[in-house]
Amino acid sequence: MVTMRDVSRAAGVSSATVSRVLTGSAEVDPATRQRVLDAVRQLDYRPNLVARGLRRQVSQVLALVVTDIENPFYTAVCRGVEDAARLKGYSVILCNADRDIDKEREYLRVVADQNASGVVISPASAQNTDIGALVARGIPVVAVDMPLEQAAGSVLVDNRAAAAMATRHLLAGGARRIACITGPSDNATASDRLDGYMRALHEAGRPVDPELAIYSNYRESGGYEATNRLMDLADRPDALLVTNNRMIVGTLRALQSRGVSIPDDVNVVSFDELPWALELHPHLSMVRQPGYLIGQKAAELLIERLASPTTPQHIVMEAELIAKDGRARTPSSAI
Amino acid sequence: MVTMRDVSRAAGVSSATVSRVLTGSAEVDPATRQRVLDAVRQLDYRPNLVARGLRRQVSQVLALVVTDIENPFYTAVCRGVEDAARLKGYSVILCNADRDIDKEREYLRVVADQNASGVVISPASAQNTDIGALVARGIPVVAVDMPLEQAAGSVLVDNRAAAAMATRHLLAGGARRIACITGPSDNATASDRLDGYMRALHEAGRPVDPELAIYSNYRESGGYEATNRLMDLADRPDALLVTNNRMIVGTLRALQSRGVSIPDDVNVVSFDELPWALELHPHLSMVRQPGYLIGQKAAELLIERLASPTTPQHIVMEAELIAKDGRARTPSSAI
DNA sequence: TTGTAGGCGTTATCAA
DNA sequence: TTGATAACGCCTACAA
Repeated sequence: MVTMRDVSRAAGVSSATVSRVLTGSAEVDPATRQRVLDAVRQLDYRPNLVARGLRRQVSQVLALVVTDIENPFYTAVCRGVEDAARLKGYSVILCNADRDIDKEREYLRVVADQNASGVVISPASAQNTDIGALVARGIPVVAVDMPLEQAAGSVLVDNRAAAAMATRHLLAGGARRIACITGPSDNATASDRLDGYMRALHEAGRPVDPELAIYSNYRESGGYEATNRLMDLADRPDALLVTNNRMIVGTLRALQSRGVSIPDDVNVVSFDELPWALELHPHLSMVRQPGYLIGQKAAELLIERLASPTTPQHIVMEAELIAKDGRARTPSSAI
Repeated sequence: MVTMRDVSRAAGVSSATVSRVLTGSAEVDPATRQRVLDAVRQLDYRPNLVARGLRRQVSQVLALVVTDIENPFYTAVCRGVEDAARLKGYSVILCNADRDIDKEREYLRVVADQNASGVVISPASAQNTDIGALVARGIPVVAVDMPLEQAAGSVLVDNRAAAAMATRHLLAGGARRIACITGPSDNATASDRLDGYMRALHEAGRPVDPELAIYSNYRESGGYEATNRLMDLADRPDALLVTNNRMIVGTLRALQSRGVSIPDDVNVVSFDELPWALELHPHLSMVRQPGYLIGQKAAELLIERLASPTTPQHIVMEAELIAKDGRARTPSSAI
């Protein structure tokens, strides 16, 4: 391995001077400077980032802790973080917490031990995710998808508005009994989405039937069961709002096995992107969150903060409705 | 931050002893040992991995360089690598090369500078991807999805067999003119798949019409154009083999816009998984590669090699055909 | 069994 | 403008 010492010898200077040239931390005589650069090129020297990290006490590494890397929404977030980080010279350590609070905690520890400069996280839980250790070490955290108490920032989507928009879309399409299948009751985004659904019904002067509001588990199995339960009701719903992309797969399977057709028998709006399936199902509307943008913004926020500590900054983005009937895409605020 | 020195003072020993206790590198008197452990607990000490990495000259970090993190196949690989690495106490740096050879090269440099212990890579190109710098530094590389000259190992799929299997499936379904849309001609997997397609045709005593074998770009746009071109032929194909999951989206869109129905007008087999769309399209068969397993094996291979340098090890896995008509899943070797 | 001392490769401080 | 020197936190000869 080529070290700075090798370069300094080749250029006939001290390693301090080499360091100065490479980091630009002080003035160096142009001639000396050139000799150093030549030696660097000659030897193909590259600074050892581990040594630099130890000395400077900061690495050029961010950590990204996601809930589920196989979920296209988080994948998009991931790309956004990745691109923004790369642009600023940061690398990204990927941690897939898998909705497991213990795994998440373990990852946060390791990331702290590795002296990551900052962390972007989609928390497993708004209550139980504990970033205290990071905060204590002065490692800033930006939350996405779900708010987090001590976070230095957050990039969230207005889930209430998004769910309300979806509900209004169903109403406008003529739905009379709309059901909502949402996530666990202790999940912040799940209850926000349910809340938006209810709000839209109230606004429209429609009754809210408790039978039609189901807390499920954000998993395919939950979507499947909840849908079957709804379809077994004496007074069936004629529209479904399903608040995440894993459950919608279960919902579709249940409807398919029962021979229930979309949108003739029930109209359906899904949440989150199923990007590659978009073309395949001509009758499934969905609420799309700007995953890439969220990730990008989150990383930028984090890196900004590293440069100059500021007060926590919270960004709220809007989801868009992709209506299957070919209507124009509409930001949620416009409805 | 709590250092080893702090622990040593609290326990009334030297930091060397603390190190010995924590790494188990030498015998320590049980009583002393206990005092050290107590101090560690008391202070909530955690070793600084950067310092350790500098001293030991090896980090507990692997790098994963993938072609396209938004592609469900690579996402599955990613999870496999991640899980296997975590199990062995390694972290994973994620690098999304985006099919860009320059971006890939840049990432490989950074990863080397960060002293990663090893690299799992899905190369952007079998010819142009250059891992020389890593090899020179003694950083082992395991290739997935595509073979790589100097790699310390590889985990690949038998693409010829897989494409042949898919082609036979179409033949068995009564197809008479089968077209194949594959990736760039300089892409190893793309030409392997085309090769398998041709081989199956030969074996069946069918002519190979050059008009029906199209090199495209592995992107949605390519699938769209190629499909349109094929459908414009005077003597249209009645079956399509599309060799990756991005192009299939373009194919489906083209077919849809022309009102061509699957499988009545043309039968279609796709490559790679579109996992979340599986439920949605009842008539689309596909060849599925075991992404998770590939990633897992690759990481295990890498970590094994770190423990004891061996000769390069190459693993070939089989794809499975998921036939839409409800036939049993069949490993490619059985056909 | 334990401690001392030195070094991993870089950078920051201080003198010259 | 440049060079010695020390230090980041850890590990490992070597000595005691």
